[in-house]
Amino acid sequence: MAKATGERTRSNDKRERILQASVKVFARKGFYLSRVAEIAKTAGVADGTIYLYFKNKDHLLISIFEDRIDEMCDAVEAQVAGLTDPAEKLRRIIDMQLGLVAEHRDLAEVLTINLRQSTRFLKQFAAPKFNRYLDTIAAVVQEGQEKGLFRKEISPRVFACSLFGALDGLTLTWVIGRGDAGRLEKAAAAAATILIEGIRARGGAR
Amino acid sequence: MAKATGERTRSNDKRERILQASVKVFARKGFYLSRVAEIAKTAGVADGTIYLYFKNKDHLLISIFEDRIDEMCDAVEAQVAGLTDPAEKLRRIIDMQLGLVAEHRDLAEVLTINLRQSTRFLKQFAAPKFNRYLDTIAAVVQEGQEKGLFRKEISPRVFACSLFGALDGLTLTWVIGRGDAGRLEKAAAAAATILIEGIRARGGAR
Amino acid sequence: MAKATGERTRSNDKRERILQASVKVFARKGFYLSRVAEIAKTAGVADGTIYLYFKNKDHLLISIFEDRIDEMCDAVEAQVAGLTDPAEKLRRIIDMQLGLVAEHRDLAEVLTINLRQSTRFLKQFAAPKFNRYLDTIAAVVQEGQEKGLFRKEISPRVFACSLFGALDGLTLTWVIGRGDAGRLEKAAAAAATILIEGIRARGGAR
Amino acid sequence: MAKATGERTRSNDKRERILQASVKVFARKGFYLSRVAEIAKTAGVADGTIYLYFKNKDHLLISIFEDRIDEMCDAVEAQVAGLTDPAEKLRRIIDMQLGLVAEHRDLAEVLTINLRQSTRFLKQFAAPKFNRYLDTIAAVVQEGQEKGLFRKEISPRVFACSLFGALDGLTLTWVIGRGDAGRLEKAAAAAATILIEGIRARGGAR
DNA sequence: TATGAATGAGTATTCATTCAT
DNA sequence: CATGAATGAATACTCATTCAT
Repeated sequence: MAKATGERTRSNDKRERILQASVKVFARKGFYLSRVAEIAKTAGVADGTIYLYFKNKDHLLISIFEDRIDEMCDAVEAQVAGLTDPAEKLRRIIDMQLGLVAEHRDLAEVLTINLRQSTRFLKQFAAPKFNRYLDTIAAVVQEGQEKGLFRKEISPRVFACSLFGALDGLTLTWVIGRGDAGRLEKAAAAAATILIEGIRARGGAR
Repeated sequence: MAKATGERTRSNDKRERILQASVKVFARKGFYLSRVAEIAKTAGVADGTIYLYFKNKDHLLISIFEDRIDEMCDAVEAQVAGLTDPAEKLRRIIDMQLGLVAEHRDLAEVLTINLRQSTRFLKQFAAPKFNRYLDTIAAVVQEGQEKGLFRKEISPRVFACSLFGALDGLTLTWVIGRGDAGRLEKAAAAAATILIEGIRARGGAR
Repeated sequence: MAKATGERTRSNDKRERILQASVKVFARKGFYLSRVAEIAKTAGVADGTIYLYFKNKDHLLISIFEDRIDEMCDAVEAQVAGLTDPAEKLRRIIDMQLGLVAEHRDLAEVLTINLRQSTRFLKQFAAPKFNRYLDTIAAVVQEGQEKGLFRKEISPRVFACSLFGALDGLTLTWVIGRGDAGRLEKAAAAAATILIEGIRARGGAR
Repeated sequence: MAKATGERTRSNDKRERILQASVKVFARKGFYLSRVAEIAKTAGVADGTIYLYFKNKDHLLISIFEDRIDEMCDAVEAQVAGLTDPAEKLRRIIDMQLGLVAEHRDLAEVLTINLRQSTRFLKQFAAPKFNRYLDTIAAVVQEGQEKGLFRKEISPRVFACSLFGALDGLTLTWVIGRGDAGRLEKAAAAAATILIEGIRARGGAR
């Protein structure tokens, strides 16, 4: 993704390595118990080098979140644009979110667990980007409502939060538990059914 | 002295005061940025006194979780026992969980946000008590399935995780956002509809 | 020793129990790593009780030293008074000091090792009592010199320090090492020979 | 910068400065009452810097002992190698040990007083190096015995402990007392006479 | 750009001592 | 006399961050 041109400089490689090292270390130890020195070592750079690319330790976590959620939003929007059925769109979003989790377990841990350090932190850094994701989902819901496929009494925003939350809850128990990928795939299907049936308009149009 | 209610010993009062102070401080600063000295001051005890009642700072967080979730489980089980309709049971659980959140915002923040410090932490301390809560929900789902009211292809455990997660997601955005209680109440109703309709068996029984 | 009359009150028993507990705990952990609470528990009294008998933790160590060295001086002076030959007196002192060590290993550890916490401590508390012991030895040396049995060019004080030090050195290695009593007895005999021969006047009187 | 002698690296300078500061502070306050912060200030480094060179506070004391006793052993062995008469060798060892004490009073205090913190400490850290010193002395004694100059019934090891102890006893009273160097020099001569005469074989060879 | 030695602010925890009972 | 719950001062050590090279 995004290496379209030769735009990755040597620096960007280093930035990326640091970020990936952060994910690995944060996932293993948690944010506060992770040491910048260990991240540096894992990334194969000197401690000080990290500060050439990131303002401070907090911004490692923030950058992980911002980079990845932007990628996720881009990908979701691209995929959804190719579909017409809102229900299908929701199903695709669910698959993509849980697919990301299943493929990048460390990242999943960081985003589901470590990101929640404090309310202040979430408000200040995560909220804006997070809202973009929720808005993407809400837009699909609204489209479905306008097409008469989804019930209109459900607030698109509330549905988006519930959907995101349900998937996050499944991710949480998956990450805490043994966590084989197959189980998560089945859970994705079930969650999709619950949520889509939960909002589907009843009546003639079945 | 001070056994007003006749039941609480002096010790239990002190323990409780420390725990309430912890909730307040953790909610304001987050776990790692909270200072034991500030908790002590808020509780009106000496720093050292905290260590007469709790092993260390970690166990303040752990104890908050364990004490409150036990209370919540007890209350939920008591309420649910008085109802017969599984759908009604689910609705009551949803109301209770979001009701707790709305009434005890600080506690909600701590449980929704601060509790997630690290995977290790969650696995080691939160998982067992958390499972009790999920099991309570799953039992209701299974009951509904056996009565033919809920669709059988949905795993009760997956539904429980999704329900918990959806509510947690709503709580998260409520806590991060402005957070007026009315909004949460409406969200509770919508979430109940989504999830209950999402699992309700289709067919004759509409 | 010194229970001549019924003079031991219940209190003195408790004081003595605390002191013996201190010896045991100090010997095991060293002075600074010993906890007043552990001494109290070992003595079978409450923490606060210790402060009814001793000013503070320092004075536990001081009191051990002062009590025991007084007893030792009394005993040495009594024994020595019954002998006429100064060489024999020295031999008896050596036997008594190392005998005490062999019989009360914990006490030996405390006096040989733990007593040396700081120069200030030694100067302030140990010096006076310690000097009484050195003076007793020096008096024997002077007596021997006056009788023409010991060489006059050796300062009695220097000899006393050397004798005490030699025995303390043997005690130290005995305490650090395996420490079977037999070895110490042999060492006592050898040390006696070295030191007595070392000061004995040469010439006709062999 | 600052490689004046051309041999010491910057690091070694810093390590050495910290060690010298430790000696000064330990001598003044005793080990447990010495503050790491004061050692750092005395050494002219930041608190944390100490931990780049030493594992912890304990290892400051350990390192002082190990470094200095190694130097002492090296020096003693070198000096003794140039002499043939065992009695002369012993005299030289005594002079060197008390000479070190007289010239480095702070170090003497630390080694004689502060090093004895607990039996465990001595067993674990001091014993091995200390034994090297005792062995050096014992070897001289054995040599004297083989040459028929020293009495064979005295165990070389016991003699070594006694000699070390006698000198340590003299050092102790010197350090506690006023401690002018002249007094120690005289004591050294007297102690040498006592101990050497104490082991010298009697008979024709006077 | 990159390094990593040096910094020093910051804090959980301990434990000798007190004092209300 | 005796207790032991409560106190709170005191400190070794860590680790994010800097900056001279």
